[in-house]
Amino acid sequence: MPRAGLDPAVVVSAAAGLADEVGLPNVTMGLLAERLGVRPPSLYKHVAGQADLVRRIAVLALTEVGDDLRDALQGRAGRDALEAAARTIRHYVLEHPGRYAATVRLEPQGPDDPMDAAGKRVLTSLAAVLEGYPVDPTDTIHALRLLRSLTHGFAVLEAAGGFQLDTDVDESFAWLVDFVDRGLRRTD
Amino acid sequence: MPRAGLDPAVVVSAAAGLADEVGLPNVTMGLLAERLGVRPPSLYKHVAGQADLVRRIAVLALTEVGDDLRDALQGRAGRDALEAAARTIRHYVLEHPGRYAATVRLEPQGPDDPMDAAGKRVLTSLAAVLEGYPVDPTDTIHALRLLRSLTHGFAVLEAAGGFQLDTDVDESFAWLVDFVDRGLRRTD
DNA sequence: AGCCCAAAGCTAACGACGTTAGCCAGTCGG
DNA sequence: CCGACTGGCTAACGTCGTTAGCTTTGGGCT
Repeated sequence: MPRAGLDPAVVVSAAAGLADEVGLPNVTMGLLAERLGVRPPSLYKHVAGQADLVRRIAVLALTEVGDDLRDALQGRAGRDALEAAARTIRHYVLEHPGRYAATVRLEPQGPDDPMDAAGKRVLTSLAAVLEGYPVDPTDTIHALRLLRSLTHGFAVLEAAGGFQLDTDVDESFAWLVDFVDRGLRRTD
Repeated sequence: MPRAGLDPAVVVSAAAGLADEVGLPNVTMGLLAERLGVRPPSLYKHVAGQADLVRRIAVLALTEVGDDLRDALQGRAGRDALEAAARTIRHYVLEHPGRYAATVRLEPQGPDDPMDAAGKRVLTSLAAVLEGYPVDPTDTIHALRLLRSLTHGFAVLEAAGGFQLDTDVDESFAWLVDFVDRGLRRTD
């Protein structure tokens, strides 16, 4: 029996790809094993179980989104940055629905949770977007929650097909960005 | 063997309660049967299976939210209505996380889908909120998507414990309502 | 070069769960 | 009072996640 040369990273990466293809709930240990040319029990040499697997996919997704955001925000500020950030997140969710679905779950558990770190990086990027607006420091946390709620809600609804098709979603997206931009620009 | 007096409504109601208690993913046919004093196969006399069950829970949830919204919006308009609607949805999700989780799933399927009807009632209420604002008719759809995305995203993040505890979530909620209210009031 | 043992794969098996088939009793209309 | 429909049951199967325990590989140390 030849070695397959697996390690946690390879397994998680394959699982993430599979999740995007068939949907997170359909990522079964058997299917993943088959994809990797291995028998299901062998996977347990690399991940602790299905829960652990999903958690690792979530970390991967948050890390990737964080990277994408960092790239997208380079040299941008204000409305430009807001639009870029929103577009980046929306694009990622549409492109990687399975990965993103893994992040919609679990409360942070341990104190030194690797998911926390990845999540914080995303938050940092969103906070950077707010730098370009006259937001009172005490309101920053609220504005951050606005951005998170809105991007998350929009992405989930679009990915789940929750919007009727009558009107273009792109148009709504642009409208929403504009709405937030205007609201954040006001100083009173 | 005495009759248990079940019917679809009783089964779905019990399942919804169970979902709120133990979380939707943990609503197993066995657990639900036990709760109803019955053996698992008996449930299939009333619902077609687990997928059907979740779908019916979703319809129940949308119907209840629709009712709550209708009540909450009685005699209110403008900012008052907006705040009432947002509070109603937020309250429902916190009170019935399992039921709400059932609605976060897939695209309407059949043409005469009972879920569509229930969903439309909710949308109608949200549209009524917008009546009190100077929103251009062509922008109504966008504003509706704003409300849906924001309420949904906020509710999910709060229910999932996605917000850090440093700052009060109630405060952020009030800030968000205010933000949307101001944005919708402007006419240009 | 050759040994050795940790790691990585395997088979077998178990328990939980959803679901189907088929049987039997309780109830209700005629 | 009878019969048939209905709602409950037991038995059984397939899938899935997971554990136990065996085998083999291959890298590192002598």
